[in-house]
Amino acid sequence: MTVRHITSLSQASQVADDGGSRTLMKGRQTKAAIVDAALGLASQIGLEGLSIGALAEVTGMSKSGVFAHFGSREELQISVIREYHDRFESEVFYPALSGARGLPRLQSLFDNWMQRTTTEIDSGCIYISGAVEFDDRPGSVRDALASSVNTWQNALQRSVAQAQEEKHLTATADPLQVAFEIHGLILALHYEARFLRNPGAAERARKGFTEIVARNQPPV
Amino acid sequence: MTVRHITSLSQASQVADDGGSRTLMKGRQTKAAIVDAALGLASQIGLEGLSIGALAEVTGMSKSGVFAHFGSREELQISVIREYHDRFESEVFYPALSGARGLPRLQSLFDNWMQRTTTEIDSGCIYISGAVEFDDRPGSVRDALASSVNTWQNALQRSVAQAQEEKHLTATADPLQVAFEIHGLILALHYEARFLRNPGAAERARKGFTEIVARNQPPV
DNA sequence: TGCAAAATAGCACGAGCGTTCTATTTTTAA
DNA sequence: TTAAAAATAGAACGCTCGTGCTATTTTGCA
Repeated sequence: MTVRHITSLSQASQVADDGGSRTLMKGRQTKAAIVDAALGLASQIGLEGLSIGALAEVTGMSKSGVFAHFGSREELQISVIREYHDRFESEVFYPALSGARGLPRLQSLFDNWMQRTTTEIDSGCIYISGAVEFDDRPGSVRDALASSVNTWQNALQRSVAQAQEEKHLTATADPLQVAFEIHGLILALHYEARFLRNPGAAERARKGFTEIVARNQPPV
Repeated sequence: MTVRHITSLSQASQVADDGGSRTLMKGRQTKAAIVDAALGLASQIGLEGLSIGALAEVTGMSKSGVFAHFGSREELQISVIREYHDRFESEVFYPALSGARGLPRLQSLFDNWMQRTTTEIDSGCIYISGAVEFDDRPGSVRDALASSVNTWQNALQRSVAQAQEEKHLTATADPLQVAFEIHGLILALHYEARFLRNPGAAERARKGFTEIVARNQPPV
């Protein structure tokens, strides 16, 4: 159930799937390759900077060849967001499920998130850049982005609540507050490491997390 | 000395100033009006979205008329950054100087910053959007932006250090760590309020600040 | 193997971009 | 008041963009 919720987006994207590996049409492979290249491009220059011309050059295709797979730039951007969602899920969320319910799993979620963000110092995170690009721009791209981010935030908040149920964190702690502060640490890490190129940002984010946990630990 | 440092940018921008109100050429007034409009535009759609054509339309001028004041789009963007720096300074930094050195002044800095960020939920903060737009784009615009942000971060860190000197915060606290965590709260507020439109983000940021202060307070 | 369908290419379009050049108007100072 | 200087306008440039249209090529299945 928990998993079903967080995968809702990727499930929707596979409604038209043929259900297996029986026939994987050439078109699908190509589309996957385009989306992969598009995600790489969008990570560096943003979803808005993503252009079909540049994408055609990178993939060695014609503009119209690329375009035909999506029908519009918006649909391309949404495909990129879905791809990012899936990768985020499989790199950050799913691996943490092997950790024990409660604080260990929350710690694992944060560690994986940190790991991914640290990697993204060089490539960029489209959940962060996209938020800035689309905070004032209504439409389907914004909706897809917000939906993905909300899915992840809910998962994080649930993990905090579970840590309370397991008595690893005080019952008086507010999951929304804890998730908010953790989110802030990741955002500050991304900002200070990627833009300002300040060294030591990763250690500060990690230290911030241990302090949040310590502050919300139940009395002995 | 402290003040001189944080004003370095704006001082540099006034080197060619005539030194008073004696003669304020029409061109300067127009340029100021253009920059003002440009800041409004850039706040909503970003520094990269800023276009000379749109700016001409908003100000009721011709494209070339607008362009002539700056000589390049980059110079226009830098002018916008300088204007934002000046406003940030006079709304957040200077008013806090009337607070007593130490924790009261730090609290005042945070309150003013919060106040400004809350206002910017509707308009956007170019220190945040600009960081995302230029984190991978070297050049003079990025340099100007990073310089402004660094000036402000240094001021914030100094204020934390002063709070330690005044024994309002423990000597063992790390000013870089405290400033990092505060920055994270502001970034999370901007993200969750402006993009996700989550209610209650402002209260969570404020609560986060009081908890940071409490954790770093000296033992009684 | 052949044929329908899918995938891709090629070209052209209208629009917006930053920028340059040359008038023309407005402002400033003597 | 007049002449120099500054400010602004207007038109045009080369470029890139997303998108639509019509071939042409490639693919998958009977």
